[in-house]
Amino acid sequence: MAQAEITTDEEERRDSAFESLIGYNLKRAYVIVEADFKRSMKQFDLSPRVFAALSFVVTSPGLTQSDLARRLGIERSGLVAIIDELEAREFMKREPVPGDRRVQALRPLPAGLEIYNAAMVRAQSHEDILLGGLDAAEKQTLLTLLGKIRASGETT
Amino acid sequence: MAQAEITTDEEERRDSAFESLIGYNLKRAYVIVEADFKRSMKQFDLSPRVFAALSFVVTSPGLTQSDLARRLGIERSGLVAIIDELEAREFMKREPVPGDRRVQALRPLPAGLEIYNAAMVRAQSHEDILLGGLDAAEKQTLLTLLGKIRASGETT
DNA sequence: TATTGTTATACTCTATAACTATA
DNA sequence: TATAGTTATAGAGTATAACAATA
Repeated sequence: MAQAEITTDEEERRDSAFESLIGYNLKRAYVIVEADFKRSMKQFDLSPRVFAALSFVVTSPGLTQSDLARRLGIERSGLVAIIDELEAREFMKREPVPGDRRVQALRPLPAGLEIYNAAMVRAQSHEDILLGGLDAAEKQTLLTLLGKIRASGETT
Repeated sequence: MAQAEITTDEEERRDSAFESLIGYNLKRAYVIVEADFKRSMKQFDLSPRVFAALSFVVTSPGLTQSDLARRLGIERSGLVAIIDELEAREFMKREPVPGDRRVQALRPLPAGLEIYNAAMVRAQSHEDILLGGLDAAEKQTLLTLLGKIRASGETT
């Protein structure tokens, strides 16, 4: 309690409490990384969610829209506009699936593979520069801890 | 959905690349913590940003709207509705500052202090439960790493 | 009855630009 | 000229509810 003013215990607890919430700090960190990511994707005109969708289609070709929505953690309805854009730009296509005429399988097209590879290289190098203050071990630790949070949420 | 395809080295690199981006993992973790936070604040009817604004006014009474916007990392214009709500609910008030009639100092009111204290207790206990998979050292490490990211962003 | 993809709709968060009153 | 607060407006991102086609 080394302050000019009288500080009660309750006030001291208050001072640090909010800025010690994991949620608040997660958000502030994410906003910074997201802004950097958006700058890095400007030349490709890919928003975070469109790039995320493309990534899953490239790495899991043939998955359905429902699958993808689940993987991305969004509603099926919200995915429609994303796939519309990716299809209009000829980065992927909706493909009928024999045996179930309700579903649409998503397949990357050559232009989609190409932009995905170029964008991923750029995203990684931008992130490397932005996060230059963290060494490899710290980045790995961070990913592990974030993974634990994701695991908490999936069971909740 | 059977995939028996040849996997090249490039495809293997691709497989892990996107889901190893810090930005993507930050977002997914934040979405989970945010959802939990919103559930915990339902009884108080406080959104994350309104609670954040209230917190800074409680812990830094007398700061101006411009100060607060800077602290929150948002535009001044976006703060108006937040303060309007907090003032309407009598959690704080705008106060003229002698010497500069342009600025409004923000002062917490008794009801604001009361709900802040109750909400903070609840937010912390919800976060403790959600993040029960992380021990105290891991949480501290996470806060330190997130702080490094914030530091990177402020200089960029 | 249940599921897939879709549309319509609305809400939250945020940014930009322009205005006013002060400085 | 510059700054504080404000208004108007628009753009992302997301969710909910309802629908048609299909299972």
